[in-house]
Amino acid sequence: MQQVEVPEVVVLRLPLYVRALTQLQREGKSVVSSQQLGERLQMTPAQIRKDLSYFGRFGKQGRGYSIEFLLEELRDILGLNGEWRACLIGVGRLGRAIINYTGFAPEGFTIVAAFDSSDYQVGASVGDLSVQPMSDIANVVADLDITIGIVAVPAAEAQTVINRLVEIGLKGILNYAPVAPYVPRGVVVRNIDPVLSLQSMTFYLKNG
Amino acid sequence: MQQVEVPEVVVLRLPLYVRALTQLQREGKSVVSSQQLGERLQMTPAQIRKDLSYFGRFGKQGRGYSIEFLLEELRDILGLNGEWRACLIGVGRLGRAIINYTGFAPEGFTIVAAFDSSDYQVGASVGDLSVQPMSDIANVVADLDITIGIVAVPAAEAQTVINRLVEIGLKGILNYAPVAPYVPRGVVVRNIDPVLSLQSMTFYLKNG
DNA sequence: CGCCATCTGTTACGCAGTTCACAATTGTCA
DNA sequence: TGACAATTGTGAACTGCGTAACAGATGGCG
Repeated sequence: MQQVEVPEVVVLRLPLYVRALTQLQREGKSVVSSQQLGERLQMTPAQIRKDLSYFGRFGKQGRGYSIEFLLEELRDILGLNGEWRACLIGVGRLGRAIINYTGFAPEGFTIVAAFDSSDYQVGASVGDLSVQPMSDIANVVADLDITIGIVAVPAAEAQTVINRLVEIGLKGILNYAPVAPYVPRGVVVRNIDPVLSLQSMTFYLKNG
Repeated sequence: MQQVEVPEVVVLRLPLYVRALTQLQREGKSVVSSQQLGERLQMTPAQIRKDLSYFGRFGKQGRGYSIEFLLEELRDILGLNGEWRACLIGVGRLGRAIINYTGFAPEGFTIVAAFDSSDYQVGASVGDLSVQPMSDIANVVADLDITIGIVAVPAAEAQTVINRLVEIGLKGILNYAPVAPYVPRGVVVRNIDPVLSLQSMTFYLKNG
């Protein structure tokens, strides 16, 4: 294992395992089998075992997996033990909601700076951050050791902003703008796009 | 075609085509080839042609696709020509942000009611809606012809709320709570979960 | 009017990811 | 201690999606 490249679909599932295991732990359990985990997550035990086998041998035959141990391993594999520092670009309605969202911090993701290109927004207070001009972003990102950019600008500006983020060396981008941005190899983009989700949902609502 | 079940991955891509075609149309183009569309969307022309062929023969050999025609067909296939009425459950910070999000309405998705189980919230004004008690949801959904439920309650309550939504007959659920809910066959769920996105992103930031 | 360049729709192929199935290991209980 | 029940890890088989390739259609142009 780990000789072969890990498929991206597998990586996408790991956080689901982390979440389920965390919940099991809170319920006081200490061991879980791939069978039980599969029931929670609606997937086959074989898939869980196969996924985990890309990274090592974490279970015990006849017993299952130690929740505490597996959780620690997975968090380590995903890099969830440190703190990740992010900046937000675009402090319109959506951007403000993202800054005030309380779900990031407990998972180790902290938004430590906010930017906007509009003079009108620069200087404003959002949450406990003061909005800074885009022209300062390179320095701020370097100074504050920021590695992730969260994009909440209008669709028309998104690609330009993302180009700039790539240029100043950010390697991870969480994009809320309704576009499928182009980024060079080596940069990881995740798109949050509820409208796309709804538009594929309606296919099934209309038919089946 | 359409004898064979359409793969879900294909359905997930259709809204991307709609978006790209809409943009091309705004740019004044009237015809596009799978080649050109593929360049925009970073996919192979073959995949686009294959996807479309599940639904019909929309192109002209030697020419390409009429943007106007293809757009109309795709919007029809996805059911995007009518208006879809949704209700929101949970009017905390996140829920309020969702109601105020301006990206839904232009695409034909309208939030026409808001619910919360807390007496503290019921009666409050959010956007131009008045928050209603969960106990009224069955009647309101029926009266207003609502087909989609948008869930923005805390993780611990999400499954209970979703069970209730299924019970009263909603067939589409857009879930913002950080859980992977169980729903019976025939109900379509889409999860919006930025934390999961970040947690899989960090795998590549840490390694790659 | 016929040739050529273009581009679709579809069939065939290949590969990646999922599931299967079983040998190997572990703990339990009589 | 020995037999058994549980469960992992993994090679092999299978499945389904993506890509390639080509026959057939279309319009342009000399």
